[in-house]
Amino acid sequence: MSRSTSTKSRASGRVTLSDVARLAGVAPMTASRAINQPELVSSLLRQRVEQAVQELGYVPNRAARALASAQSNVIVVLVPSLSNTVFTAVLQGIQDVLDADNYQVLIGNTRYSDAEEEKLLNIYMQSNPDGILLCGLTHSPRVQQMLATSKVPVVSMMDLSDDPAQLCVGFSQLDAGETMTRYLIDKGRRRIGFMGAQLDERTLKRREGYRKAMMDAGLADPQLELMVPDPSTIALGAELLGRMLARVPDCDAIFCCNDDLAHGAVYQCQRRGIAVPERLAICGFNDLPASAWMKPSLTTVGTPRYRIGYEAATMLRAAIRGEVPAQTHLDLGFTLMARESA
Amino acid sequence: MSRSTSTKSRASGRVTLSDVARLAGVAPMTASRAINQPELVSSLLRQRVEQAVQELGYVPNRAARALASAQSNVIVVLVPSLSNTVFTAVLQGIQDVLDADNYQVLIGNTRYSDAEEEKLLNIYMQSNPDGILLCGLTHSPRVQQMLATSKVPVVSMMDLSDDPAQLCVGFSQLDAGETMTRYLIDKGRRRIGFMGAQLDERTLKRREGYRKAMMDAGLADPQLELMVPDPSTIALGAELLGRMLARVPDCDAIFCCNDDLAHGAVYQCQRRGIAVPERLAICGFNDLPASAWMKPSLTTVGTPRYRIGYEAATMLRAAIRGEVPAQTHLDLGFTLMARESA
DNA sequence: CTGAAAGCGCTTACAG
DNA sequence: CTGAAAGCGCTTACAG
Repeated sequence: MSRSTSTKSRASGRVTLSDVARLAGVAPMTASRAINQPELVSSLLRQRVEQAVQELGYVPNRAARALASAQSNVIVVLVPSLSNTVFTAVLQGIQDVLDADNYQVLIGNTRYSDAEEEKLLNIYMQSNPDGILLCGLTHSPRVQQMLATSKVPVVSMMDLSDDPAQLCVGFSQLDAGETMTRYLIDKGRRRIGFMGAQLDERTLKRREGYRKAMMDAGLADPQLELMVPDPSTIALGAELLGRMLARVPDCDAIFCCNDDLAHGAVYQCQRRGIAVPERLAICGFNDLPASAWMKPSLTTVGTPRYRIGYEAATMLRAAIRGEVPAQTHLDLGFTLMARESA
Repeated sequence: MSRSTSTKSRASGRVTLSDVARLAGVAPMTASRAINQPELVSSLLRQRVEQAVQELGYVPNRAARALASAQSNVIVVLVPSLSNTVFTAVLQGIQDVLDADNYQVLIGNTRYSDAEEEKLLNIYMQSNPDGILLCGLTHSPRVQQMLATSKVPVVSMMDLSDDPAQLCVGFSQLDAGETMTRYLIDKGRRRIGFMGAQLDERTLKRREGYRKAMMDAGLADPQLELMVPDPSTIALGAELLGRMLARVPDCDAIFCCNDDLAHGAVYQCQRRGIAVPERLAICGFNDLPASAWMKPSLTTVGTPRYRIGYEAATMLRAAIRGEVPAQTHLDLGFTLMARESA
C-alpha cells in the first residue's frame, strides 16, 4: 500500500482544495469561495470550480475548516437515555432544526449519570462546539465550571430554571406533578401512592408536586411514596405495584412517575384481577403511544417533547448567532390526558 | 469583546499545547507526548506537563489533531430511526464498545430514506471517518460508490449478506419470517395474513420468508398480504387489523412485521371483542418489552439487537486496526417467543 | 472579483 | 528521552 510517489509527503492521498483549484485554474482561495460563498465569485470561475469538484470527487475536510476558521459547526446534545422515547423525540426536534443548517450534532448518552455527563462533556469539548443542549437544570460542579469557562452558549431542556439568565425550554415538572395529583384527589381518591424510579431530577420534581398537593389536602403519608433508583421499565412497574399494595393495602390510586411504570402496573393489575380504575386508579406521565390504546387506556400527562427539542435548538441557534433572545425561558406547558385508568 | 492584545493574531484565545509546553518548560512535542504517549516521557517532565495541563485547564483541539494525524477517530453510524427501540438498542451496543476507545460516534438518522442516507453520508464523509456502521444491505448506487472510493471500513448490521466479502452482523430476516409463519401453520392456522408497514428492507425480507412458508404449505393467497408504506405505529396496527378483517373475513391469524403493529392489532381486538388467539392469532416481531407483559402476552420473534451493535462495533474496530476478521459474516440468530397471542 | 501570504493547533518524521 | 522543522488542508486578513 505504498504511495505511488517516493516523496516524504504526509499527504493523505485525498483530493484537496488545492487539487480542485489547480484543475480549475484558480487560486485555492477562489476555489474556497466558489464552494462556500458562491455569490462572491464570477459565474465563469464558479462553474469551472464546480466542474473540478465534480470531476475529482472533492470532499471538504471538516477538520481543516474547523481549525482555520475556529468554528466547528458542532452542536453537542447530552441526553440521559436513548431507550426512553421521550428523549428520542427531543432529538428528532433538534435534528429537524439543525440538520438543515450544516451543523453536526454530537449526541451523547449520559445514562442518567452525572459522572458520565462530565466525562462526555469533557470529550466533546475537544470538538470546540458552537453550542450545547443539555437536559435538566442541575449538573455537577465541574460540568458547571466547564460550561462557564468555555463561554459556549447552552440551552437547558425539559424544565424551567429559577435563574432568569439561564436559557431553557420545557415546562414545570413540579406543576405537572401537582396537577395530576390534584386530579386524583378531585376524583375522590384519598390514599394516593407515588411510584418513582431512576430518581432523576424530573422524577423528584414531579414528586415535589405530588407532595405539595397531598400536603394541601391533608393526605400526606410517607408510606405512600415508593422510590427506587433502578431504571424505569414495564417489569419494574409490575413489581412495584405488588410492593405498594403489600405496604399500603388500602391504597386507592397510584401516580407513576412515567408511563413505563404505569403500563407495568396496569398489566400487573390485569394479572391479579384488580379492577382499574374501580379498585385502583393508575396514572402515568408522558403519554407514550401505547397509553391511548391499551385497555384500560391510561390517564397521563402529555408533554411537548418534540417541541422542546425543536424550540431549544432554535433558541440555541439564535444565541450562537449572537441574537438577543426574546425570552430566556420558554414554557411549553403540559396537558392532562384524562382517560379510563384514573 | 476585543482581545486584550492588539496583535493581528487569529488566535482563538483558547489554551493551546504551546501554552502548556511553555509553562512546563518543555517543547510542544514533549507536551504532546506526555499527554498522548506518557510512557515515552520521563516521569519528571510528564509530571510538569500534567500540572501545567491542570493549571491552565488545557483542552486538546480535536480538529488540529485530526488534521495533523490524518486520523479522525470518528465513527459514523447510520440508523433508519431513533424512535424505534430496536435501533436505540443497537446504538447502545455500539457505544458500549466504542465510547471506551476515544472514538467519537456520529449518529445519523436516515428516516428510512435512501436519499437522506446519501445526504447524511455525504456530510459525514467530510469528517473523514475511520469506519462506518450501516443498517441493511441495500443502498443507493451513489452511497455504494462513496463507500467504495473512500476505502473506509464498513460493517453492515441487521441482516446477512450474500456477498462473502461484505462485513456484516445480524441474522437472517428471511429465515425468521419463515420460522414464524411455519409456527402458525403448525398450530393449525390456514388463513394467515401478513401485515407490513414502512416497507423497509427487513420487512420485505420477512415477507419473503412468510411467502416461502405459505407457498410450501399450499396456503399462499395475495389477498392475505396487507402492505402500506407508512411508519409502523400502534395506531396503524389497529387500523390495519380492521382493513385485514374487512378484506379477508375468514382470516384466522396475522403475522405483523413488527411488535408495534401487533400491539395495535391486539388492542383493536380487545376493543372489538375479538378473542385472541381463539378467533384470531396475532404475532409480532422483535419482542419489545411490552410484549411479554400485555394481556394476552404477544407471540413474537426475539432479536439480538444490542448484541448486533456490540459485535458490529467490535468487528469494525478490528477492521480499522487492519486485523483480518476471523469471519466476515456473524450470524447472531433469533428466537421464537411462543406466548399467549398465537 | 481574485489571489499571495500567513496561520489555525496539532503530529509526523527526523535528528540528536 | 527530547526537540526543531515542516506540514496537515483549510480560511482569515489583507492587498490589489
